Formats: sequence, structure tokens, C-alpha cells
Amino acid sequence: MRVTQEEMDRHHRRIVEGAARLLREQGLDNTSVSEAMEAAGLTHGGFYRHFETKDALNVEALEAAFAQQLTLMERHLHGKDPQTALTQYHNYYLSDAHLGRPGAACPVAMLAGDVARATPALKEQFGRGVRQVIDTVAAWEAGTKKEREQAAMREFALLVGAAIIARASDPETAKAVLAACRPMR
Amino acid sequence: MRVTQEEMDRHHRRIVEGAARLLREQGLDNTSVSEAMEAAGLTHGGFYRHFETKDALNVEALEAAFAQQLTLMERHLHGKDPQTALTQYHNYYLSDAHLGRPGAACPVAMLAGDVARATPALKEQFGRGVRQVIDTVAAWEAGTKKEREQAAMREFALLVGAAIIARASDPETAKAVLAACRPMR
DNA sequence: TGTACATCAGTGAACGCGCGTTCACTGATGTAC
DNA sequence: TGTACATCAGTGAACGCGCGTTCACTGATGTAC
Repeated sequence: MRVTQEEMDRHHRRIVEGAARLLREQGLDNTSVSEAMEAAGLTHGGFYRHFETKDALNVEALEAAFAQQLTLMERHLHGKDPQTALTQYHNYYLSDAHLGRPGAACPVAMLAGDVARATPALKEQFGRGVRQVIDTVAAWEAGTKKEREQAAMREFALLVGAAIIARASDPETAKAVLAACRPMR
Repeated sequence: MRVTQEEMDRHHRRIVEGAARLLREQGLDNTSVSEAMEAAGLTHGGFYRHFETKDALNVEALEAAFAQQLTLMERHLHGKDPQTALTQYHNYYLSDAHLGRPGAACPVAMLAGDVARATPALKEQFGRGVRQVIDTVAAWEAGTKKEREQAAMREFALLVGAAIIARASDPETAKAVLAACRPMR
């Protein structure tokens, strides 16, 4: 039966937040509309009162995942000198505390492979998220604006590459790659 | 009707080589048994005379993709001084000539995201492939064996991260990330 | 070397299953008076 | 503020579809004599 506008908004947010977790845990193709609705305590039939297509949910969920990640990053980096902040973030990114909880982890490491074969709309949302992450990291780098941005992209690409290779490999190889990519000294 | 052992072996190789291309182009979940058989000029029904499960094909196809990539790498690096060889490989990896032809590209960049959620058997094959690639790159790095290996892992992780982020982003963001990750000077 | 027969690679129909999406229905919400 | 009614969020059955896998069948291959 019909619910209040307020409750509908709450449902919408719960679907999106649940999907933001499920997508990172299971990937785009292995997360069904039914699962996303169940995670919000609803049934699949009502899905299309909230989203035009499954892809529209994917876009909103990806946006939510990036927002979550940016909040987390700012909490991690807050109030530290640049060198320490970057080193700690680098170590955190490659840690089991981060990579062992895919549902709350960086959407770039968890979903880049899936998004590469997804719709333009989703790629645009992904690009927006990446640029926000880069900007946040760049704020802690040294040099001109362009130098900081490029340094951030290089550092972030290293982290993402190491994380994705590790997640796709057997445990032994994963461990070696993560160790090699941690900051020196 | 039954075919000669020789022809069956030829069919097997054609299925695996076709799958090695299709998997990189379309991903693990978006490539069906029927498609793989069609690409080899056969029909889906005979699949289980060649492979116990779809996953068994994935493992063989991934192995083939890595073998292909290693051959390509050695051709690229052959007969150059270490510094030039690495710089050229680095540039090639992030070029459109490489990333614009997914079916023949590096399986790490094309499939890592998918393999992260696949079976242990596939992850082991992936890990084996990664170690082979790392060993090949390491041969051109400087320092002790361990230093060379770690440098290779860091460089390769950067390449893979940049390639995957670019492929998942809108064209503008992709271009910026690839440019930032190319070797300096 | 020739013959009889068992083997089995490949075919195409069929299986159960889960997917994204649609739909008739329910009944509380929101609105017009 | 109270009443009558239109709206529409949510439900659960149903849709067509493609998937991985199975199976009865065909007929050339490989083997035993």
C-alpha cells in the first residue's frame, strides 16, 4: 500500500545505500534488482517506482559509494602533515582493514573492471568520482596545481593497480604485490 | 559425427584461443559457452567433450592470454638497453594501440576485476600469469633480484591501475589519467 | 590388408534457473471541497 | 476540521530471455581380429 513521501525517500536512500554495498561486494552483474530491494526490506516489484532502469540505480549507488569513500578519506587525512597523511593513506589503502571489507571499500578498486564494460552514464559517474578522489589526494601533494594533480593520479593508480591485482590473485602472489607497493621506509 | 584426434585437438585450441580473445573483450560473465563454441566454428552441445565446466575453459583461456602477452612483451623488449626498453613498454602499455584492442591486450588490465570474484582455480592461474609478467619486467630493472622484482611490481601496478581507471572512466578523465601516468620526460 | 564393431566428437533439442521488466491489484496517503 | 475520491508505493505473479548443463542421436574414427 502507499506510504508517505517521507517514508518513500527513506526507502530510496536505503535501496541506494544497500546497493552501494552489494555492488562493491558482488559486482554489477552479480547483484540483482531483487537483492537490492531485499537489502532495503522491500520486494522487487516496487523497484520501478524508484528507478527507471537497473542502470539508474547503479549510477546512484556508485555516486553514494564515492561519497562514502571521500568522507572516509577526509577523516583519514584530517589534521596531519602532508607527508604523514599520504603515507598513512597509502598504507591504509593496501591494508586488510580496507581490502578485506569490500562492501565499504574504495569503489575504484572494487568496481573499475565492471564499469569498464558498462554504460556511458555509469562511466561518467565513475569519472566524476575518480576526479573527486584525485582532487582530495592532490591537496596533500607538493608542487604546482598540475604537479600535485599528476602526482595524485600516479599515486592513486599505483594503489588501485596493486589492490586489483592482489584481489584477483592467489593469496601468496597477492601478499607479495601488496608488500612491494607499500611506501618504502 | 566423430572427428580425428588431430582435428579434435585443433578444435580445442581454436576454442581456447577464441575464448582468450572474447573473455578480454567482454568479460567472464558476458561470454557464454555458446559464443566461445561459435567463435571456433562449432555448436554449444559439444562443449563438454572438451571441458568439464565453463570454469575449466576460463582457466585455459586465461593461460593462453598470458602466454600471448608474454610473447608480445618479449618482442617489444627484445634487444634494447634496459632504460629504453622499460620506457617504451610503459608507453606502449598506456597507448591506444594496446588498450584500444581489448581482445589482444594484457589480461591483467582486461580481466583482473572479473577474476577477483571468480573461483580459486582461476585466481591461481591469474597469479601464475602475474608472476610471469613481473619476472619479465624485472629482468629489465636494476638492482638486486629482490629490488628488481619489487620495482617491477610497482611499475606494473601503476600501469594496470592507470589502464583500468581509464577504461572505466569517461573519455576526458581517461585521457588525463593516462597522460599523468606516462613516463616523465 | 580387409572386415566388423565399439567408441565418441559433434549436433540440436531440452532441462531448470535467475535475470530485468511488466502488470493487475491493494489500501494508505494526499488533495479538493 | 471532516468527507469523498484520486493517486500511487508497494506486492507478488507473470513475461520472455539467455544462461550452463544434459541428453539421445548420428556417423566417421579407431581398433580387434
